[in-house]
Amino acid sequence: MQIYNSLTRKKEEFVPVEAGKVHMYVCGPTVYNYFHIGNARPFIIFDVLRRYFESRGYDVTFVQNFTDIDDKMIQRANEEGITVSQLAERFIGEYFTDAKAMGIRPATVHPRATEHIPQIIELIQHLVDKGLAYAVNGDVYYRVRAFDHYGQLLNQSLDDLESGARVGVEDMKEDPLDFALWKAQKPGEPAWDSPWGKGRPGWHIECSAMSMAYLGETFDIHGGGKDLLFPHHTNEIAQSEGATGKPYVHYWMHNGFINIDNEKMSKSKGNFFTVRDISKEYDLETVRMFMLSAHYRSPVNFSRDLIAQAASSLQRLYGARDQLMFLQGGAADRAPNAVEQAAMDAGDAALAKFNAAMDDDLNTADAIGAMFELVREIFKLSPTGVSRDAVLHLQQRLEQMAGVLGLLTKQADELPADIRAMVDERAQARKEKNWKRSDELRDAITTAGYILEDTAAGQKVRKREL
RNA sequence: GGUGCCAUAGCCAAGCGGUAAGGCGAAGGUCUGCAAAACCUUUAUUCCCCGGUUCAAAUCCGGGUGGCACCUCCA
Repeated sequence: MQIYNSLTRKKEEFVPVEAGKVHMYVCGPTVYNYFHIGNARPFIIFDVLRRYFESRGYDVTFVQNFTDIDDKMIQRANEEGITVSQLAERFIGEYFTDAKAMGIRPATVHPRATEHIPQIIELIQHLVDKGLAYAVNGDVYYRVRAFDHYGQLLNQSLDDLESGARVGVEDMKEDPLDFALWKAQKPGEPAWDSPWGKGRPGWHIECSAMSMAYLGETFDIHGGGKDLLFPHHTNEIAQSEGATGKPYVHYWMHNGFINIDNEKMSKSKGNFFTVRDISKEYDLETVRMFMLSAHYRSPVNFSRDLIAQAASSLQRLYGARDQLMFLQGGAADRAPNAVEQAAMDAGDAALAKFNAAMDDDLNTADAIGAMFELVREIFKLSPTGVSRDAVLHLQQRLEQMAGVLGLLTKQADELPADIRAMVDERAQARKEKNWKRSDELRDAITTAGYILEDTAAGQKVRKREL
């Protein structure tokens, strides 16, 4: 598999540290609010990456943190009149609600910063001991100039960074670029004991401490949004490699932004949509479909119209899934004929194309194209008397692709009795050519959230998923 | 000032040197009591513009034009 590595700015062949295993870390949310659609992109992308590795037989350890202590957490908790940990508890719960609705599986581990204070302190102490960090008045800063290749991820020299750096108010720092590893307690803030007095960890250090705690000092993949390149990931490298003297991460992956009207969506601009808001209007699987329909490194615009397009596309996928179940009902236990064999071969070709696309730096857009090529073969099969082997063959391919992308997650349940009764009554009405009654029943069934279609083999009913 | 990214049909979007995937939408046809779904056909002789390299360029190089991002909390 080829992966675009932000560190080298090239696609590279993926070679795991440990054969057969993948260790990956993705920066999770700061749990002070519902997460927005921009946050959702990396969650979905890396969930797909994880699923793909698993489908290729890798044993994946996937770590995604919760940042549960920082300025925004403290501010929000104060506004709400609750403790920081109560706030965290609430929005961690909300994270899982939204994530589940988007088909994002829980990570192997979801570590929280506040539960790893000893590891964080140990790491900071190590940096201080090595002369890479220094304490001032209860704060501890990283001495950026003491680390050889600071800024490699950004492709910027220290001096270039310096010229762009804002003149800090924190003049206790030796250099404007130095960043906080530990912040001394201010009145009313939660704090933990440390060798430098009471305080709390800075943002960057938690990811270094927690990733290495669960994945080792050198691991395979670290992901996040492009805006994390600097300073967050740049600082993580400085902290981790400064402490261990070893390479921290082999492959850095960064997803592009979600834009609104071609402008970056961000908390500071206020032009963002939370996933929770969108869920009131659209099924969140549609959002997943939307995200995967473009390459993860490209910027994508978000709009109602685009979500609607994604919904239509997904509908076709569900139609194919349901068609396969329908075909099974009328399938024959015989060997595939020439036409069916051709469809099976085309299905295999589509799967091969799908895997090749995923192997090419997780090209989900191309992979979805392959999936639709399979869909076309499914719909071309004769509605009745088709070879069961052929149906099962295509079904297996579809399920495999859908499983990797995390799509088609809605179950097709048994029809409720009242719907069943209407369908049966309509069959009778149609037999009697009572079109009026027949149409009334179809309308009622539609209103109840089901899609009824007349086919050569009789009525076909399925739940409207989206 | 420094560092990058992007420009493909009405919309979205692959493509990474060998003669334009796929989806949405639209039009016509088939099937149907009607509808829906599906199937068939049509919808980019051309990939922002100008040069260059090559037998061959949407793809590589140079120069424009237009848009975006990072260097500051942010996925």
